[in-house]
Amino acid sequence: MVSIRDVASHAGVSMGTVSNVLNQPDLVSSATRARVLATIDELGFVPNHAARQLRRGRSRTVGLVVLDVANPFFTDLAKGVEDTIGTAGMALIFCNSDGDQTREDAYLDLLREQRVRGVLITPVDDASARLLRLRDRGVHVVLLDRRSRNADLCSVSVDDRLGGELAVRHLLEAGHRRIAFVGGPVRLQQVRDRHAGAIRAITDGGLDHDSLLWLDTSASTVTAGRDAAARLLGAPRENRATAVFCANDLLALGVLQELTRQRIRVPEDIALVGYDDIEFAAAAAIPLTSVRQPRQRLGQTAAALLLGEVDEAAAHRHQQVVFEPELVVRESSHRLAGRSGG
Amino acid sequence: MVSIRDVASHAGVSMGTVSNVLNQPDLVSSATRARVLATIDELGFVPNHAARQLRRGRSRTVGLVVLDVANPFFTDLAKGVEDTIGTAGMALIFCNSDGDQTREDAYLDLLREQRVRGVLITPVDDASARLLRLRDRGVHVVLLDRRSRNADLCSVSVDDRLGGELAVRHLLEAGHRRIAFVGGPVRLQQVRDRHAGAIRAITDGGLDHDSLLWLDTSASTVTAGRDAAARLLGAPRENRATAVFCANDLLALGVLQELTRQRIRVPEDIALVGYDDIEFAAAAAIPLTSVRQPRQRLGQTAAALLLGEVDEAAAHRHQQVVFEPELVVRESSHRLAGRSGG
DNA sequence: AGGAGTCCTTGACACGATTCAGTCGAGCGC
DNA sequence: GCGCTCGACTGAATCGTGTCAAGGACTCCT
Repeated sequence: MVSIRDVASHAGVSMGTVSNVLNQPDLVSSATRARVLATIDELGFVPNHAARQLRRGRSRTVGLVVLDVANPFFTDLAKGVEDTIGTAGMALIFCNSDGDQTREDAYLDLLREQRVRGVLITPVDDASARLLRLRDRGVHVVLLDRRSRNADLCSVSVDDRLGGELAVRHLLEAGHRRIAFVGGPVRLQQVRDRHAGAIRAITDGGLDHDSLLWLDTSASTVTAGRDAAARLLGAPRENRATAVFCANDLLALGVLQELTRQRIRVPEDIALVGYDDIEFAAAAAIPLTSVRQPRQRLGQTAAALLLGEVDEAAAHRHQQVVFEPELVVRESSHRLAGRSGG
Repeated sequence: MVSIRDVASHAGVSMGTVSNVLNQPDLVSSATRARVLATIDELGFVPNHAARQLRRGRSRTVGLVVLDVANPFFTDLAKGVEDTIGTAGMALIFCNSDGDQTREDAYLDLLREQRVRGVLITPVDDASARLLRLRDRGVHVVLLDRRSRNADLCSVSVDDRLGGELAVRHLLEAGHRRIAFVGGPVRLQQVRDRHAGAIRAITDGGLDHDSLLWLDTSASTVTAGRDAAARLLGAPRENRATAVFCANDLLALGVLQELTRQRIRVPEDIALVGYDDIEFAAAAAIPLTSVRQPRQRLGQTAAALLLGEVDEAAAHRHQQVVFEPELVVRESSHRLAGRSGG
């Protein structure tokens, strides 16, 4: 493996000069610079990142840990992060915890070993203590799609409670009185907040808590959605919910699939609202009403916050940025002329 | 930042002993080992990956470069890779070229700087020369979803030509005679192969090449699909294709959206076939006929091939693994009783 | 001519972990 | 008691780069 020493001897200069050509070209005369660059090209020299980072002490790398790579919400968010991080000349390590605490821990260890400058994370658990410890050890942490409780971390989130409220209020206005909430696992803050919003809409509407049935799911995936729908349809028809609000669009698409398979019409028999407004929501069998989040901006903002924190260092004050969600109404929840109020 | 030296002095042993505790615990007496481990925990020591790798010379990291993170095909594939790589105790750096040669180059440089053991890549261009050079410099390369031409690299792919053939033969059997192929950019091998398969089906069916109209797209995304559909509908109705075969499902979903928006019925007015059979294909407005690829197995196999190459080192013989695609027929291409043969 | 200033270049050290030859002491057989 | 082996540990060299004080060559000015 060719090193800076080989380049130096081959080009007839010292190692320091080669290093300067790479890092501070202005300090080197143009003739020398050209000769060194030619040698680098000829030998196929690529600087050793490990040595470089060891010497510099800190890396120009940032970690991103998401709950599910297969969820378009997170890939869109990742694109936003990547744009901002890349523009700043930093590199991104993209990690997928898959909602598993063990994997999250493993990746956080990996990122610490890599001495990343910062971590953008949607944590599996509300593990602020662990994240605080990470921060105390010099790793800047920004919470993504999760609000920091006590303002000791930067966070970028969307008002999930409001989102849940918008969704369920919309269903109430369409005349629904028995509504099911499909979401899980419960340990996810997002799920709990969206549920809390749904409850608020329910009680504001003068109904009892019990009018909202929570169908817990093991994950936020299409498959889990199908399972939940099957459970929903297990109930006798007269008690069955007439509307379903899902904590994300993957679940909603799964629910839609199972309902269709069992010949339940949407929205005639059961209305459906999702969350995230991923690209596929509009393209679904029945175009999906959903709560839209500014995904890419979320990622960009979080990355910008992290970069700010990295630069300002000491004088930094943590910020909580909260975006507002927006209800996008489509066919899956259309109000029907014939529906009675109960 | 706490280093191995701090741990050593704090625990009253030498640096070498601390290192042995971490890497060869058997060489250390259990009493010393316990004391060192306690100190590590107390000080919150995490080994510096850069120093470690600098010393060891080679990393335990593998790079994965895909064309589009937002495409579920690639995230499913990535999951397969991650499983296999993770099980082998290696780490994965996940990179998204976004179909952009410049970004791909930048990421390959990054990976070389990181001294990764190998790279799994779906290249933007048919850049075998550049990849060969990468391999010659000690980086193992496995082509993903792309067949190696001259057997000088391992590759894992699906028979795209067969896939294209299956799709178009199916449409021919349903009575279609004017078929459009939507796909792009042309530089992608996958697109060209699927098109070639389509052409083969066309000519085997006794039709002329010209019966297949190629609508080129700038990317393989939902948006690009919408644009292509708009162009398709620009043609006068009597010459217009009665069926569309898309080079991937995102394009097909885009086409479907635009057709629906313009009140063209699928499959009555225009039949539609996609490619990849992503999870959302079955959940589409009109469930999508698609060519299924074993995505996760593709990733697992490629990762296993790479691991094999890394281990065997010299005595390795490159392999070309080719999976067979499978046509999944759904509503979007159902044969209609009333359709005439031309 | 000599001093000051500018522009390039050099050479040695440091970063943190691994590795290996070598030290030390204990245990063993004779 | 001597020599030997063995296990446990030490200490220094090393990986490839960045940094910086110091030095060399050259020009300009008085």
